[in-house]
Amino acid sequence: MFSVDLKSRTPIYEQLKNSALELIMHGVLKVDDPVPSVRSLASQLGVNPNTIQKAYQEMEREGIIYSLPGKGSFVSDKIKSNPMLLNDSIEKLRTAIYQARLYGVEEETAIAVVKHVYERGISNES
Amino acid sequence: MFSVDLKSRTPIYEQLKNSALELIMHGVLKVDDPVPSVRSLASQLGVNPNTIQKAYQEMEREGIIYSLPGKGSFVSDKIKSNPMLLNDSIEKLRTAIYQARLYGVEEETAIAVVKHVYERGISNES
Amino acid sequence: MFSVDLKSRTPIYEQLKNSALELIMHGVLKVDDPVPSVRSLASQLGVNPNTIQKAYQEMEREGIIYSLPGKGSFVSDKIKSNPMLLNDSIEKLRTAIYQARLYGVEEETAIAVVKHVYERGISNES
Amino acid sequence: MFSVDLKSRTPIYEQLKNSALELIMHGVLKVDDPVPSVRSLASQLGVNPNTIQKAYQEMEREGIIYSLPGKGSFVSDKIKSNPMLLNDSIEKLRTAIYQARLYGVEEETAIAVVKHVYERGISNES
DNA sequence: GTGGTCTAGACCACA
DNA sequence: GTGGTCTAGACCACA
Repeated sequence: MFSVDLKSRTPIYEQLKNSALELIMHGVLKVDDPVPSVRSLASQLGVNPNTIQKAYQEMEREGIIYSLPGKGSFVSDKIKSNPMLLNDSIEKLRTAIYQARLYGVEEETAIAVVKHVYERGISNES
Repeated sequence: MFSVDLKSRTPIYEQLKNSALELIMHGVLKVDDPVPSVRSLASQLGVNPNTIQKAYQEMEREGIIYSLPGKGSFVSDKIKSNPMLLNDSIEKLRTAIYQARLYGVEEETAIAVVKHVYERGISNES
Repeated sequence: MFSVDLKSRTPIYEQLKNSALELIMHGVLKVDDPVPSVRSLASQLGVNPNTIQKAYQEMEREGIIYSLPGKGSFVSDKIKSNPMLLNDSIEKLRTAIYQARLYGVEEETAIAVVKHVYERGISNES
Repeated sequence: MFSVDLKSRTPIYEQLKNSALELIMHGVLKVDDPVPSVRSLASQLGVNPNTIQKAYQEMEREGIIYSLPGKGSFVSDKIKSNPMLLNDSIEKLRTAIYQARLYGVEEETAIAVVKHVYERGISNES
């Protein structure tokens, strides 16, 4: 289910978080569902266990998953209720928009990109 | 005129590029206007000359300025004519929007942010 | 495999680019093959890591290699698809021919040199 | 008669030498003709006298002109008989051709460029 | 381990 | 004075 692109320049642990969020948003993973163990996911994706560990730790800190020692990690129900993350991503969005504007992207173009992403998502993982 | 935030985690040379783009877009710097010399800007900002060098060389590659060894660096007129940069910034925008969406930012919110930035710019950040 | 002449007046990072291009064109390095790490190549050639960094970053910008922070640098498959580089090198060629002509090199001689280089390459220099 | 492009990245003293060689090759300047004084040429071209000085010194060393103290500088007749310069420019030509080849320029293209330059020269100074 | 950024300071060619 | 190259060495995030 999880997928990462080893050749992408976005950190693998970032991609793992995105992948998890997508699975949750698409309803594939529901609240209290178990996520793969660090080791199994690491061997399955051909990725260093440290990297999976880091992704899980961040996700736990962000309330995306919770872990029960000895039992594993599970999908949390606190995702929506984390204003920090929401503000953070809006802040990043603002910066990206600002950058685009500096480089000559028109407002209409920017809005069109927003609509496109919300309707059809993004093709190649990020 | 140029300003950088030494505490920011966005690289200083990146901030310098943004700062230059702003000055150019706001008409403070016009085509063929000289930009500060590597050394003077370095001492003025309290930054290592190498860092300014790197920023200037990137800007030259991107057609934002041109450098004449022995004479100085000047604002170029090729900024608009670089499709690579425009595509790059749209790509970054797409990624940021995608991320925002994953973290629960609504489409209307995203569009509102776009409009806000295009109307009033961005306060601090660079 | 890589080689540089520390005494040459062509910048070391320039020589490194040429050296890499040769290895790739001769088939020694193939697409997705790893190139030596910045540090290992630096110590191997007796050159400062920063210089290798600079060479690698230029090569990445030109699509000769791609770098994955934390993993290493690898041969890219985008080399051929960069029209900028081709135009640039033709421009440099034009200048060199013009200079040669000014200094009395005959047209036949120039053509003979072209043929010689294309048949047998170049001995030392880089 | 002499012309330089202050915006070009080829050193001004290089351009001056090229300009002089062109004038000589085109018969505008003949053997023993006087060339402008350092000061007059400097003010005429809006260039630093040091730069003119350097160009003249190099040209004298290369046998392109000779100077009579107190009288000025004159076109020499030793230009053609300087194998050093000829070899030098052939060497530079070889390097440029080699580079072009590395970047994918075909042999036919290179030869076409040679012919073009010998027939019609080069438009924008170098 | 890997690449990326930065400081401190030297030396070069050119104007 | 100017930009360009390079060394020496530090610290960071990521795998």
